[in-house]
Amino acid sequence: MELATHAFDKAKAVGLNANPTPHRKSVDLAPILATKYAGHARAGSQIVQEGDDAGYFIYLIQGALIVSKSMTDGETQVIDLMLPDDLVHVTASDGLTAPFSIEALEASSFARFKELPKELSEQHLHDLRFYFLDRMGAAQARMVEHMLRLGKGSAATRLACFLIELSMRLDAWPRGDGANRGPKLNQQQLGELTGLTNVHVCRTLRRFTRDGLITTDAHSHITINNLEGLAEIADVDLEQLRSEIVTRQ
Amino acid sequence: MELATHAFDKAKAVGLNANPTPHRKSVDLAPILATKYAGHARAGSQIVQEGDDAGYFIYLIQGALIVSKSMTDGETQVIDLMLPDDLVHVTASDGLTAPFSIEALEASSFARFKELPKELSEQHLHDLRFYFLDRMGAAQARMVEHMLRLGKGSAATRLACFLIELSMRLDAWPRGDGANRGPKLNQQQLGELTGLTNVHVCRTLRRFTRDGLITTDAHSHITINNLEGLAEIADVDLEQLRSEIVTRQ
DNA sequence: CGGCCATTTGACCGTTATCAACCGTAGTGG
DNA sequence: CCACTACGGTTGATAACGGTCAAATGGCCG
Repeated sequence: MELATHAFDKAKAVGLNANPTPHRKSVDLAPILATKYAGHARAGSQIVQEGDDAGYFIYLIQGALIVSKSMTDGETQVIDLMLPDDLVHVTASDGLTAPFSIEALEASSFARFKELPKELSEQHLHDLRFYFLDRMGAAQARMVEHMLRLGKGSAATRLACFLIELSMRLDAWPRGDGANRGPKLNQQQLGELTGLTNVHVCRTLRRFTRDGLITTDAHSHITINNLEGLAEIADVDLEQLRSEIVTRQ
Repeated sequence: MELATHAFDKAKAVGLNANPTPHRKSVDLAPILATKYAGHARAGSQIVQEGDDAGYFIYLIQGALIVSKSMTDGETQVIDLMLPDDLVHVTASDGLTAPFSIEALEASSFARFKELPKELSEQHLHDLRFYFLDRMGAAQARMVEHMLRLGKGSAATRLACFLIELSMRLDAWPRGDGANRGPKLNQQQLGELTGLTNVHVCRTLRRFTRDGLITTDAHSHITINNLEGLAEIADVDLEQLRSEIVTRQ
């Protein structure tokens, strides 16, 4: 799948952009970090392996990363989907070990570092620390949201929620010409992201289309037609979800 | 329920205490924070409500806290169980809003603060920042572990994992005379913590006892008899789990 | 003794996984 | 242009896991 960008035209109209004044300075990390700590990954390649030595941050500059964790039988659970500008602290309680794996969903570039660059001014460092806390808070909020759906949501709820969340995050993407349509996902991957089988993803998507909530064209490109209806199924308050998940105004 | 403390005698014997040298200075936060930012909560009282203004840390000094999030129909999912010395950053991506609720499972005392105390020395602040990252990493690791079981584990896996995890965390508790047996939990609460119904918790516990993995006395006090067997059902590597979840040596 | 609450057990049911078959599209090579 | 293949999507039949409902048991306390 792939999400149509105009899905949120209506959303904007009903006042979803109610957060015009960020309370803290917005920091553009990419130029600061990209040069010093740059890393690249091809689609499908493993960036972090569960159990590896870690204790660093990963800041995604471009592409999409999947954070996941596996049972011994190989069953793997997606923990989080990272999009550009997302930050994750790859560490467990010992400060050393990676408690999850990270894999590139598509060709990606990212920065990997243990501490903030030392040559920055004290004021800049101060701002940056708060910015980091915000970004880690965003990751935490996404994980918590995901956990709630995983535990208490039906298949339809989970899928609807995922579509809305992805749409919001892509919509909030400021850089460039707004051409960020997000990663291409087949139903198998959609299932991994929502904790369903590809078969059940298919069924559920079909029901959504039958009910007029979404449209899928030939290339499994999904367009959201009825955001409110989808939000009802997803059991989310759009404005609240937005404030929890999206940082950029 | 309530866990017997001697459950890990055997675990120690097989070398679970393999991490004798913490790589970073251990910091005892309680005395630093308790006086300035102290808060108290009775058993069952709400400390944070989902959607509240937040953006602060909560450091638990004594007691036990439940972090949870609810669907609109009232179904609530437990996100994390906090024990003394655990730290959580109560914030979403906007740095302002609480994306979850926190409730006291038993009478608890905690500290609530937005920033580190300014009067500390720069060196102390530096150590404390790393300590905070470790504790937040521990919380993250617990949540990730929980998410994996929630998504891919069976009822038995989830329960076994919870028992092991709780046992480990209580066992690692250093302060006082080792009398920390953890919170008293009935099967209803055990179900909330593992994402099961009380009925199914009952069935699963009964099976565990039939198989000799645990013993429950009259007051639903649980003793782990066969840690390895439980670990097999839980699908965990004990040593790895320990390094991910437990900070104290 | 009676009432209350947690635990236990049984019967039943719904959601979703699993297995399997089929179809449409795209790409490849003759 | 057509055969062949590969892959993703679609659909149906079946089974398992755990939830729901209901009732029985048992301990604890007034």
